[in-house]
Parts: sequence; C-alpha cells; structure tokens
Amino acid sequence: MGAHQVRGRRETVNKILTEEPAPRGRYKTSDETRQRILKSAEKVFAAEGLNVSMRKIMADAGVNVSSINYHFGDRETLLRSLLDDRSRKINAERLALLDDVLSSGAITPEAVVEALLKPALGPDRSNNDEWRRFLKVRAMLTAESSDVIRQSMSKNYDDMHGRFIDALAIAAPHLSKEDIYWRYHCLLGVQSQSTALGYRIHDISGGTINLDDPRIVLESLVPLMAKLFD
Amino acid sequence: MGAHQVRGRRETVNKILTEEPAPRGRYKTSDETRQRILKSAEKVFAAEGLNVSMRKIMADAGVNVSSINYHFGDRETLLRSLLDDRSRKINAERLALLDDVLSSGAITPEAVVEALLKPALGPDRSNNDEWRRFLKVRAMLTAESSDVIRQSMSKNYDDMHGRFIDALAIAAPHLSKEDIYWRYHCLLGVQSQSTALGYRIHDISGGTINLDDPRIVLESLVPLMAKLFD
DNA sequence: CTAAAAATAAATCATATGATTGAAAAAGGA
DNA sequence: TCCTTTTTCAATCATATGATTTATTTTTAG
Repeated sequence: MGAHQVRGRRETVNKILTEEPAPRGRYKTSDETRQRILKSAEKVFAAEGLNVSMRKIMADAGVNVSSINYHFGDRETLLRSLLDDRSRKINAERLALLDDVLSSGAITPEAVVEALLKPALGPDRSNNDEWRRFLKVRAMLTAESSDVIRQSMSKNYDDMHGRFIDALAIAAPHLSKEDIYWRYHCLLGVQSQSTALGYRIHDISGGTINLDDPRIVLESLVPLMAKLFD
Repeated sequence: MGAHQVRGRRETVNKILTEEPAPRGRYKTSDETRQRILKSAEKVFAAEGLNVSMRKIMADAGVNVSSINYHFGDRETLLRSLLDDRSRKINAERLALLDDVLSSGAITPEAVVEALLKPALGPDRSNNDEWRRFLKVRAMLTAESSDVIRQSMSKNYDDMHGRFIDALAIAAPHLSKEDIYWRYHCLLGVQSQSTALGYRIHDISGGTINLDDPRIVLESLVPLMAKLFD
C-alpha cells in the first residue's frame, strides 16, 4: 500500500540520519539496497550528468524502479541524500584535522589550509574513484545552484566554513575579517578547481600537470595558498 | 521539405561562424530569430539548469518549437553555439588586453592577471545580468565536462590560455613552467569561483562579501593572485 | 509456526520530450 | 509581377520519464 511505503521510507531515512552506523540486523536488505542505490546514483550522475533518468540508475544498481520511491521518496531527495551523506563525512574529517591544528599550538595558515583541502581531495589510493564521482556530482550541483541545493550546501558546509575562517583569523592576525573572506573565497575556488575541474589544467598543460594523486596536489597547492595570508 | 531545412540551417550557421557581423539585409528575420533563441536559451538554462526542455526555451523566445531544428539542428548544437559565441568575444577581449600589456613593456603578473580576469567578469554596469547568465551556463557545462563540451572548451580556450601562460612566464622568470602551470590552475579556480559561484562566499560571509560589482572584485583579487607569482 | 510488517518487483499511467513533417507565410531575385 | 528560396508554424510521432499501484516475496516478532 502507498501509506506503507511512505512510512517505511521515513523510518529508514531517520534511522540512517540519526544513528551513524545504522542499526544492523533489523532491516538488513533495505539498508544495503539504499547504499547500493546511492552508489549507483553517484556513478551514473558523474558519468552522464545530472539529467540522467532514474531508470538508468536503477538498472545500474540492479533494483526495481519503484525502489527510488520506496527508499527516497523522489528524485530530489535522492540527490540531497547523496550530497548530505558524503558531505558529513568530509566535514567531520576536516573539523577533526582542524581541532588537531588548534590544539597543537602551531596555528599557521599552511596547517589550516591543509586541514581544509586534504579531506576534500579524498584518500590517497583506492576508493579514489568513488570520491572523484562524488566531487563531480557536487560540482555539478554547486554550479546549478538551485534553491534546494543551495540550502543543502549551506546546511552542510556553512558551519564548517565558519570555523575555518575563525582559525585563519587566528593564524593571520594582521588581516581584517574582510581580508580573510576574500582569501577564503580564493581557497574555495582552488579547492573546487582541484577536485572536480582538474581536467582543465591537465589539458592546458598537455598532461604535464596531473591532479590524480592527492599528495602531489597538496604538496603543490598548500604552500601556494598559504602565500595569500602573508 | 526536410532537406531544405537542413541546407538552410547549415548555411545560416556557416554565415554566422565565418563572417563576424553576419551579412545583414539578406535574411533579416532568420538571424534575429537565431539570436533571440540563443538569448532565451541562456536565460532559461541559467534559471532552471541544463536539463530544461527545448519547449520552455522556445516559449520564452516566442518562436515555434521546430525552429530549434531549423536553426541549430539539435539541442547539443544549440548549447555549443551558445558557448562558442560568447567565448569568442571574451577571449578576443582578453587577448587584446594581453597585447596591450605585452607591448607596454611593463609585463607584471598583476597586469597579466587583470587582463585574464577583467573580460571574464563582464561589463561594469548594464548587461551584467546577461553575462552572469552565460557564466552560469558555462560553469554548469564545465562541471558536467561531457566529451563534447570538453572539446568545445579546448577549442575555444586552450590557445588563449597558452598565450597567457607564456606571458606569465615572462612576468615571473624565476618560476619554472610547472610552477606557472600550478599557479594558473589556481587562477582558473578563482576565476570560476568569482564568476559563477560567488554566492558561496556571499552566503558564508553573511553578505559581507558581494561579487556583483566587477570593479571591486578585480580590486580585491588581482593583487592577491599576483602574490602567487612572488 | 504463524501473522503482521517491510521490502522488492512487475505492470501501468499520465505526461513531457526531442524530433519530424507538411503546409503556409515572408523575402528575394528575375 | 511571378517564381524560387528561405523562414515560420501547427500538428503529429515515437519514445522516455517520474511516479503510482498492485501483487509477491522476504523478514521480523510473538
């Protein structure tokens, strides 16, 4: 029945959102399916753009088309879930690194910038493809900047950005708040260029510059970005 | 007849692409319609994202749906035309400014960076909405990075970027080619963040930072970006 | 083991979409 | 003027799409 489906969906979503590791052993198959759908959505959206059909995603996931409605409600909620899930992880990692920096006593622009960029670039070796896919989807959504995405971005990121800006203000006490904002704007630009649009400099440089290895990217960009705070 | 339409389309396209001001007086209404469609496409794509229907665009332009086929062939060609038309203008302006810098004798990173950014930010006052729309569409296409768009980007931009990179190598002779590439990568990021994603720092800063006025953006960012080449 | 709840699947709906067609209108050239 | 070419438009097609409904299977709890 329709009512069943909606109720089931809501409960599943709440479970995922509130408790981090998702209560295992109760609805095993459902959560697996949900994750499988998210993974496929990420893959297919990244490969074919945002205006891809739910059917292609479901085909890739190997599940029935109606599962989208059962697990997420509609297309938009699927996209939001995708964005929220990963953003939470990235930003938790960022804030953990930032805490390390703050408690270390050596609060330099370089250290803060690295704490911001490193989690965004993803893991060094394996699973990097998955990250890249997510980053591309996020970049597409950011560029589209629909109201719903803009809200979701604010919800997921504004707080974290605020804390990094505060940290940078400590690291560069000679700069005004407005100065810090302008520099942070540059950081955001470089970050998104490095995570989702790296193919541009790759093409322009004839392949000389390659952003596939996060370590090299960090090594090259962190000192550069720190210069902005001199 | 179908053959007529295809032939007509090809001729129109060639005319527009080869001769700059488009031969006036011959097929007056056709060229006007073409421009009207492009303008509406820019508007509607920017407002509602890339996966908007041709029908909405045609409704906005006030022309028949089949005109898309007559004037452009298909949806993809429309997008490419949109991208090509404006890109040519931006880059022509950029290269003109770069020539001024090169022939001035005072080839500084600051001057080169300004020549790169100023045309991208668009005119100071009026018509700025139109530019913003185009920049948003370009950002969406860049983020999507489909093969066809990637090719179009390369075709329209790689040459220009090459010349700016050469100029920066002159302006900062102590840097290696690879150093220049990394810095150029940063420039691209800041540029796209400033032209299409300015809403992020606006939101984050609680409205303190506003990128609506190109003059202020230039004033703030050019000196910052020049720091990268110290 | 059995009944209720949850999850999956197949079939179906109403609609939106890109593209095409054939006719009509507008413009140009003789 | 008349005829050809170019341009516009209304009507139509085949299909793809998001969502829903109904039936079936699986899981959970008592």
